[in-house]
Amino acid sequence: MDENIDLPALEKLRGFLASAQLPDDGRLPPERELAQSLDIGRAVLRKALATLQAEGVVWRHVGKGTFTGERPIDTVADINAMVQRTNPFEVMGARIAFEPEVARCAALNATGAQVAEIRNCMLKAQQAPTWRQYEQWDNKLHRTIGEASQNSLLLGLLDTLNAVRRAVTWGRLRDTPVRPPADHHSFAEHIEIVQAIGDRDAAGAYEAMRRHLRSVESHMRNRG
Amino acid sequence: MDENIDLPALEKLRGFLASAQLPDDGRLPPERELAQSLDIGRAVLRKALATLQAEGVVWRHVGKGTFTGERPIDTVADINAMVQRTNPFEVMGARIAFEPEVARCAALNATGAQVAEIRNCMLKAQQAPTWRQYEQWDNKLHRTIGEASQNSLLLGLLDTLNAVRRAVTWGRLRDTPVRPPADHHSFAEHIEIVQAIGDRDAAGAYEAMRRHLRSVESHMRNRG
DNA sequence: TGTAAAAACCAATTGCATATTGGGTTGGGT
DNA sequence: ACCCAACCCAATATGCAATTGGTTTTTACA
Repeated sequence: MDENIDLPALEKLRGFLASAQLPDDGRLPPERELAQSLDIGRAVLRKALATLQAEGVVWRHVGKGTFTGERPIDTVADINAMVQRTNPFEVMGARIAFEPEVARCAALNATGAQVAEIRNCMLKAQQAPTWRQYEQWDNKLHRTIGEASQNSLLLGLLDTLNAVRRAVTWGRLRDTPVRPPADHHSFAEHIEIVQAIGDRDAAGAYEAMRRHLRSVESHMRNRG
Repeated sequence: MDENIDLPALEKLRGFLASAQLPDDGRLPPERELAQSLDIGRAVLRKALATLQAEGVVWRHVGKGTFTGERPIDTVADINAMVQRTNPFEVMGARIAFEPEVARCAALNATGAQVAEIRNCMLKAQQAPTWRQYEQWDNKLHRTIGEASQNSLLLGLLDTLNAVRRAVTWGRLRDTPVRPPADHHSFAEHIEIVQAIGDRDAAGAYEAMRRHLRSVESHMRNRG
C-alpha cells in the first residue's frame, strides 16, 4: 500500500460508497466527475481508488469505468481465446470429463418426448448417406442429450464446448469417404448410451458415454 | 427442397465454391455482388443458396453475410443469456456435475507447485478474517484446482460457470456475519478434497468434491 | 527547490450515425 | 407464369467522435 495516501480523501470516498445510489452494475461516476463532487483533486482520488482496489472494494478498467466489488473474470468472447489456447486432445479430455455427467443428468431428467428425440437422432445418424449428414445428426444427438439434462447452464457449457470443438476441428471432413461404414464404432456405442438413458440408468448412461468418448479418443489417436 | 430450382445457376454456384479463394472465415461475397459476377439474378442466386443451405454447404445471416459450412452455434459465450436463463439451483446442479470431474483431473495432473498452492488457498480460506476474504480464497481454491487439471478448456468452462454463479448470486454477502465460524462445514470438506488431490487419488478427489458441493447445496436449501 | 494541482496526452472502450447485408415484396416485361 | 430490377425492411458491421482510466507534462505556490 502507498504510504502517501490522503486519509481524509479516502474517508470521503468510503462515505460516498456507503451512501451512493449506484446503477445495477455498480458503476461509479467517472473520476473527473467524482473528484469534483467530492471536492478533491483527481490525482488524490486516484490514489484513494487504488487503495480500495487493492482491498477488493472497487475495480477499474480503462475506457469502461470504475465499479464496486471484485474485478470479474473476463469471459465474454472467451470462445476465441479458448480456441487459441487449446488443442484437439484437450478438447477430447474435456469432453470425457464433462459429457458423461451430462448423460447421467439426462438419464435422470429427460422427458419421454426427449428420449424419443434422442432415439430418432441416433437412428438418423446410422442411416445418414454422407459423413456431413452423419456429423449433423451426431451433433444433434449430443445436444439433445444436453437439453434432456433439464439444466440450462449445463446446456450452455456444452454449447460452449462444442463451439470450441468445431473451431478446433474446422475443415476436418475433407479427406473422408462418402459415408460412415456400417460397422462404424460409434453406432453400437450410441445404442448403449441411448438405451441407458431410456432405462433411466444414470450410472449406465455415464459409463456408456465415457466408453464412447474414450473410443472416439483412441480412434483420433490412431488417425493422428 | 424447392422444385423451382435453376440447375445451371446451382452448378455455377457450386463451381464458384469449388474454386474461389475465400477468406479464413469462409465468407462469400455479398449476394448482389455474387449474382453480378455469376451473371445470374439475385433471386435465382438466393434460391440456389437456399438449396445449398439446406444441404449444410453454406449458411446465411441477415446483416452478417453468407459463409461456407454449417451454421455455428452462437460462438460468443453469452454469459448474460446464461444468467437470465438459469437460477441458483441450476448453478448448484451444474457445479455438482462438473467440478468433481475437474477435481479428478487435478488429482491426476497437478504439479507439485500446484498442490502446494491448493493447500495454501485452503489454509488462507480457513484463516480469513471476513466473509469477503473467505470467498476470495474459496474462489481461488476452486480455480487453482481447475488450473491443476492441465486442460485449458476445462478451466475456461469452469471460469464461465463461475462467472454465471457470481452474477446469479450477486449481492448475497450483505446479511452475513463478520467471518465464517470455526466449524464452517466447508473447512473439513476442503481438507478432504485437498488431501485426495495431494495423494493423487482421482476417485477420492471426485467423491470429496461431490460431497462438498452436495453439502453446499443442502445448506443453500435450508437457507432458501 | 520541491510539491501539489491542473492541463494535456495516450490507449481502451462506448455510443451513434451511416453503410452494408440478407430477407422479402412489388411492378413491369417477356 | 416466371424472371428481373427496383425498392423496402430488419439485422448487423463499420467508422468516427466522445468518453474513461492511466500517465506525463506544465504551472503555480510555498
